[in-house]
Amino acid sequence: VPELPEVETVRLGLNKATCGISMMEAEVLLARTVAYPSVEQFQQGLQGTMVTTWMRRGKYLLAQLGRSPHKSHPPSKSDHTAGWLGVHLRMTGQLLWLTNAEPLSKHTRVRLRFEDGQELRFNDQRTFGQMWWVPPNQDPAEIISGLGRLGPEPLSAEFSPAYLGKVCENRDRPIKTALLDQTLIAGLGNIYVDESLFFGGIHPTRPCRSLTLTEVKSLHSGIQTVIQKALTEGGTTFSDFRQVTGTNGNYGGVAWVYRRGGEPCRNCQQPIQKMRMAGRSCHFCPVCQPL
DNA sequence: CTAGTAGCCTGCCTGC
DNA sequence: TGCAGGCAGGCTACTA
Repeated sequence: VPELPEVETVRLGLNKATCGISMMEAEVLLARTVAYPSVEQFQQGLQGTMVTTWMRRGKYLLAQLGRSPHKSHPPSKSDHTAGWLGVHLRMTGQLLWLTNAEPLSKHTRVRLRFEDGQELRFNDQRTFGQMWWVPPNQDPAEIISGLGRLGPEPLSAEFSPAYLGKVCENRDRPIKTALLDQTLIAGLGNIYVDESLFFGGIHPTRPCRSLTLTEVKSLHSGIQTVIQKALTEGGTTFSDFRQVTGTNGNYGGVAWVYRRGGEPCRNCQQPIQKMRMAGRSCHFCPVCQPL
């Protein structure tokens, strides 16, 4: 399940592989993967463009597009940008950069064909993943639902202990569901929330407003530690996602609590507990994360 | 405004 | 052996 560190790793790979190469054709094998505009407009909008740079916001990938010089469009001063390509991998989406022809997977949803037989292929088993083409001179945040409502990036200056404290003020909801709320913090998913709460020593069901200043600081530190560590390991800490080259990382890290229900805590040997919260699995150590 | 939940979807696993 | 049901979870839409 790609979360912020995995999406960032994909972004770095895409920046290395895909920039400055002309896109000849966009082929859509599953129509609902294209969230905006229509499939036809998506194909026409992408054809003849090239990626200037890939950016990331939360779990969204954004490719800034330029007009490919190869194409028959006459260059004009107002037309040197060609909009944006937005991608969200959701649960099972994978972006693969292919330099040689490869047989289609049964999960191939979109093929972006570049010059010299190169291809950016979007595979997605569970079909939750989405792509957007944002026309020139339009704000991606207004086209891509969710993007405009994201909270701060967890490693940004804006995400300070004071900000997290403010978020927790006057809220009764469990801290775990607040951390999953992308409008409060961008990029955390179920895995990194469970791990962050463990690192911070905070029980997942604790009401936000019950956290003391000390606990807020501890949780803030836990979030940044977990995300930073996963980033430096290329996002392969807990998940089996694949980088754009198809390699699946080094499995360098080990989860402390995620999917370890019943197993001994790596810190205190007590069994990790598993419960359900807001329709999601939730793992924690009852000793290291007391109520 | 906030917060909780159904639903989307496929593959894997368990149990009858 | 076959099949039903549970589970996995990011996000939106809906409800209270």
